[in-house]
Amino acid sequence: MTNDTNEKESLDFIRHIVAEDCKSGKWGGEVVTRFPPEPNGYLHIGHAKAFGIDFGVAAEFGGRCHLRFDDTNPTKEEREYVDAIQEDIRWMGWDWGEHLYYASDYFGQMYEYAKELIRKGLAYVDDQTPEQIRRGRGTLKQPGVESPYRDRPAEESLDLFQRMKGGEFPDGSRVLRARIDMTSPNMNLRDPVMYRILHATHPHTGDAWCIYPMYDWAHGLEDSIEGVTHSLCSLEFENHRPLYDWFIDAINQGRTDDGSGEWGKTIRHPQQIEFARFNLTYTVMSKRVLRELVEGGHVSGWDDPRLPTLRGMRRRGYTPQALREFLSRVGVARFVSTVDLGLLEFCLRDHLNKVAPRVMGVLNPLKVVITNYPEDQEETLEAINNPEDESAGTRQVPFSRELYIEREDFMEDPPKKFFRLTVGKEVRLRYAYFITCTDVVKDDDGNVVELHCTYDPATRGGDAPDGRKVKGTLHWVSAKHAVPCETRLYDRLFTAEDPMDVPEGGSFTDNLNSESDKTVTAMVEPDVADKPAGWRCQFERNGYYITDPDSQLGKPVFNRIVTLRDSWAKIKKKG
RNA sequence: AGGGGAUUGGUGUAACGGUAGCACGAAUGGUUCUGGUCCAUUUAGUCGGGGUUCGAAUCCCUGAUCCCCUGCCA
Repeated sequence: MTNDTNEKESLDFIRHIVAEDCKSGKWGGEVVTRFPPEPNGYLHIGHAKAFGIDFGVAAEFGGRCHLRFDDTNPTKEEREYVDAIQEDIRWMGWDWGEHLYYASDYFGQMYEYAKELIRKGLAYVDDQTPEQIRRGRGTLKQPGVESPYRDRPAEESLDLFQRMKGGEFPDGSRVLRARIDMTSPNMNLRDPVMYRILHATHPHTGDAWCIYPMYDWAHGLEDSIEGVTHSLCSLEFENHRPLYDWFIDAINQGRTDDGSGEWGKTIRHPQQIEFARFNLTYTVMSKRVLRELVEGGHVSGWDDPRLPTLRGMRRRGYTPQALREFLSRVGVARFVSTVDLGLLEFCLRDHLNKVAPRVMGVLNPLKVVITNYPEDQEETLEAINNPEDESAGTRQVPFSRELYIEREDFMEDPPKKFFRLTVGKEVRLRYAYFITCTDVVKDDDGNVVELHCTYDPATRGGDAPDGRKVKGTLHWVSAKHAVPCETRLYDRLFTAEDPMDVPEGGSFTDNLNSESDKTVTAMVEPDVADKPAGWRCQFERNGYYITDPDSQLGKPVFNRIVTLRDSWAKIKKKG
């Protein structure tokens, strides 16, 4: 790449800011970001956008990105997710090196900071019930009222807080609150809860604690402690930023850069930048709704190939490269976008076209007998593995007297633009011979059950020496050599662009696509029999497929990743 | 007594007061042993109304619409 070809690379607004900061030396040229998932569920494509920004920005500016589990609520978090999340991020191609952290590792430090705020008169222990606190908070349009415990002496709060930690009080009996402003128009600043009592075993810290920090108190401190420079998150945390700022400023009150003051050295104040999430047409992304799909049995599990979870997409056969390309095309902005599923499909096809070996597989077989082909003769023909990649080489495909072709590739009564097989017409069998249909065999109900054709031996390999052309080329498979394969023709999970858009009283489950997981037995050329799970290929003229983990040696199970573009379907639809 | 954000072709995203561009989609044509790929052409946009300015998607005022905020969730 030469510099003089540079169409000036256009940066999204976050990279703009980071680039500016690097130029101005705001953080000494340092860039530290982080991805802070709560280990309480599986990651989906929306998360992949977020951590793609976090890891991507760090990588592009020579910085680093931490993976930090935001495990401040032991009642909702599980070890299993810690492992699953790491697996998914790695699969997407990102790496945090040794920078794997847990918010719970900082509980001790946060506890010290909390006591400091109490001493400074900036936090207090509140004895009100949850209900009283809720009512005291006021509403969006009504100011809150101050807690009767708000002005209790710092010494008393300190004592109570330490005893909260000591386990003297039951869950829900007391909380530590920040002393900010009960009349703030920003609800987050109406004396938010910093600590609650939770006698629960934590997946990472065990029983070491019975008080746990709230997200809002903890999050900014986690970033600060880790030396994060740019704290990138989604839009809904914008309203919380003033609170994070307040907490850091409160801790820094009385601190100095050289640590000479009463409270020691100032702590880092990372810059939070918010960006918008996105929606994908014909799918759902909210954790709650995904859970409903899984638990309601509408899908087979969190790795159902129709789900936008990273596990689901992985099983479906989506490639991380395509997903990354997709996310980069989605971009980063402050507007909640609805991205066309078609864009994702484009990225998938674009990548798979370059890397997926071709194979012939017949999904809906119709038997063809080549009547002038010797009864017990068979031969192999050379086929190109990938016309987009010469290095993929060629393979030998067996041919014999009885074949399967796609039922849709034959019509007795074809419309004008039908280039495929019909009685009396000649087509090419890909890499094999020209054939002409002579007879149609039907059952008692008049259904076509078999075709009789003749072949032209001179066209071996698929070219006519006399130069005559045929309009259609069909894929096929030798009947006696074909491997019957369970093949799952996955399609979009919902029939509606926005599945959550339902009439009064309806449910998003009404929009479920009943055709989204049709299974057929495809006849596939014999080469595929010994492929391991996770092998991707293109069924020529049809789509891209991957062998599912359910595959057994000799018995592959295929998942459809995405269909090929189908301009014949468009012509048909137009009539 | 409410506050915080946002709005550019059908979709996504650029243009930091100076030619509204790119991509997906759609349409048309070409190439082709995949009705795939590839190539070419076309399509279509600054939320409305005022203002500032030589010049506004960009700045100001105003209106509309959408999103977020009343967990001891994150």
